[in-house]
Amino acid sequence: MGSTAGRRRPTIEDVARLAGVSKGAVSIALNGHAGVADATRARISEAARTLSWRASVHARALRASRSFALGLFISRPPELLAADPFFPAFIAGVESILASRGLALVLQVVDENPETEAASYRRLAHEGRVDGVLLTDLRIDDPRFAWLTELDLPAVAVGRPSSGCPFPWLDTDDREGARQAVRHLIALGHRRIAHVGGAPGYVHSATRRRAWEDEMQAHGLEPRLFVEGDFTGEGGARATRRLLAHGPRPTAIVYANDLMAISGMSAATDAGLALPDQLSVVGFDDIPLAAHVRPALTTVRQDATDWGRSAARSLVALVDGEPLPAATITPASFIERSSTGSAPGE
Amino acid sequence: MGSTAGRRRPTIEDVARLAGVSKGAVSIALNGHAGVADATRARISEAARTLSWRASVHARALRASRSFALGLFISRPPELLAADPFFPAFIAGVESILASRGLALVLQVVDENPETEAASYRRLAHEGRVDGVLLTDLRIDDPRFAWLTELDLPAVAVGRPSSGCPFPWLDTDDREGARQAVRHLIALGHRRIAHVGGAPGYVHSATRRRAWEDEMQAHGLEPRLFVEGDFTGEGGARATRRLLAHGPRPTAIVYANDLMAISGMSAATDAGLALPDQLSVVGFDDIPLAAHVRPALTTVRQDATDWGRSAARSLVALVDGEPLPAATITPASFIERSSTGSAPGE
DNA sequence: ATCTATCTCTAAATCCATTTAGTGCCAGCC
DNA sequence: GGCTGGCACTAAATGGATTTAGAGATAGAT
Repeated sequence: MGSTAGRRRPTIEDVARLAGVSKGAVSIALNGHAGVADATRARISEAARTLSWRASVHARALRASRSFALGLFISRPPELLAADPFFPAFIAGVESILASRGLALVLQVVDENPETEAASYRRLAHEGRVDGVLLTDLRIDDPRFAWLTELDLPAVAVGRPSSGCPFPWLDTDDREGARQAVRHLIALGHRRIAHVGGAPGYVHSATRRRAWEDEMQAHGLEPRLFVEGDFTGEGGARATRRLLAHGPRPTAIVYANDLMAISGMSAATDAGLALPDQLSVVGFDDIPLAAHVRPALTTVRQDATDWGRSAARSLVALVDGEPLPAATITPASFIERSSTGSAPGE
Repeated sequence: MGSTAGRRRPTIEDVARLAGVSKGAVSIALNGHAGVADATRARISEAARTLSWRASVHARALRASRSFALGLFISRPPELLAADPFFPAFIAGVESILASRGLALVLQVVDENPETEAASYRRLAHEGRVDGVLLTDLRIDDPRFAWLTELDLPAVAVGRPSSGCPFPWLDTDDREGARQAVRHLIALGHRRIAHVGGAPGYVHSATRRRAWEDEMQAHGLEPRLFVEGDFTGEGGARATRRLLAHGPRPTAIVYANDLMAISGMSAATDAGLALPDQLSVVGFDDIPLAAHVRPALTTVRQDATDWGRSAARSLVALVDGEPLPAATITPASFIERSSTGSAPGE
């Protein structure tokens, strides 16, 4: 092995020496500020390239009182995380923005204990690890709003907060897609359309439920067949069994996510129902498997990568004190596959 | 609104002033070094608590020439990421170790272009963002080994590298689980057992294929029915159609991951086969949906969270110059569900 | 020729915590 | 009493980059 001890990262001092100028000149030249002759600037650039020097983030951070890093907290039970395409796509979008600006993404996985969750935020803020954070998986009356305000840490919320959000937020328009799904079922002749909701307490659970309710009522139907779910496969199956147990049975079920929907299809099959002839099913998310199960799942797709980009852009602007960009979010889109069909005749 | 300008993070100077001592004393006291009277130490702790002071990572990093952060690079096409429970679980495990030591996890999503991938590593290393990195999704003749050696950045590889890996690695024992799956099929009377491989170039694709080959040969069977896959649903379906198109058809298929397996089951169903009577299917990963599709998928589970913990522990030790802990990895376990059954009579 | 303005660059201060060298002080010892 | 040792603490150096005040040189103006 060996080489570990030998090398030392070059400093701005080394570059200055090689270029025959002072440290200050190097800084000015490489940051594009005015005040160095073109020839000198070229010489400095060359020296920096030769040494493959890059300014230490920590020195810059110390000087600038900035971290050049943004934080993303994930607080979900592992199973939900594993089955949801949201985070990978979202993070990919966030990174595409951060990378181009030399910012890093600090990921923090916290358990759902509010005690330790608050402590995590506090630690990152007090240590100065991040300049701001992205808030996902918004909860109803989200306690994080208060914590972050208290900590004076800039944040951008992803979603439509239930109430009094002190931070800018990204209106991820998933209502229209969800309503379109219900409309689609109604057009197919369904009247008893049930909804299996997501885990309670989350804003997006409430939003999806509301979209179902609103669209039902808009067509003069009572949104009565509701069962609370939890976004897990087991929860989806259980909710489905409950809906199918007592009459009047629904002829269609709209689930708050695909995992519950696919598990629900299995539960319905187990109960002897033929899909989609006797029961239509709609999911939410469009996970990679949605198109590959049988029947292929009709669902609503959200462009999480796009959200990630927009959220990152907003947070960067917020941290830099620039005006927030007008976020243009790709709305959720309805995807018809084969798990939905005409309502069975009475 | 408003308070942003008002507050300033307290510094060690503030704590020192409040406690009536010098900065040095505060540092010594709060880092648990000997050299301050107990009474003074208590006074200092109290002052720090009052101001809710935490040492700035950047100042510490600058002084110590350490970042107190580790890096994780993800370079996968989004679809593969979204359908794989590996990363969420792995990251959760990593975090559980890092959190307790005050280390942060810097996530970097890079596209698969080797040019930009190398540049990403270079940037993080030169800027001093991280003290070391975790290498996942090992590739055959992984180019990252050379880059990181060149950059002098400590690393730990997760998996069993194909060759000349200059870094410590974690032997994630998935062979036994995979062989057990094949053995299970053979015990059920299957002889024509096919394998749909993962994306070529990855070490784990090769490992799983090898496990299938070895176990087949150990029972005097020719491992001939192989089709290369790509870990995607579409790829799994395509490979399955190919296997079922020409005789002699396999009576069982072992897939390199669950996504391909579930898509394969759909393809088989589409082709008119009854599962598991006419075709047995085994997956790999145990995604949350595996138990909830029909037939429920027989598969092999790996404890990615456990890997994450072990990998993080090893990397932390490596970075700290401590002896590497003996990694005791939970081996992959075979999970029998209903997608496998007795071989059909000839 | 002298003064001013401009340009190019340097020196030093700054960000904050840690560490090292060193200062006082008291106790214990011969 | 004077010397040594140890304890409790302080002052200053350090890490690496940015920024500010200012120096020196040159060109242009009067």
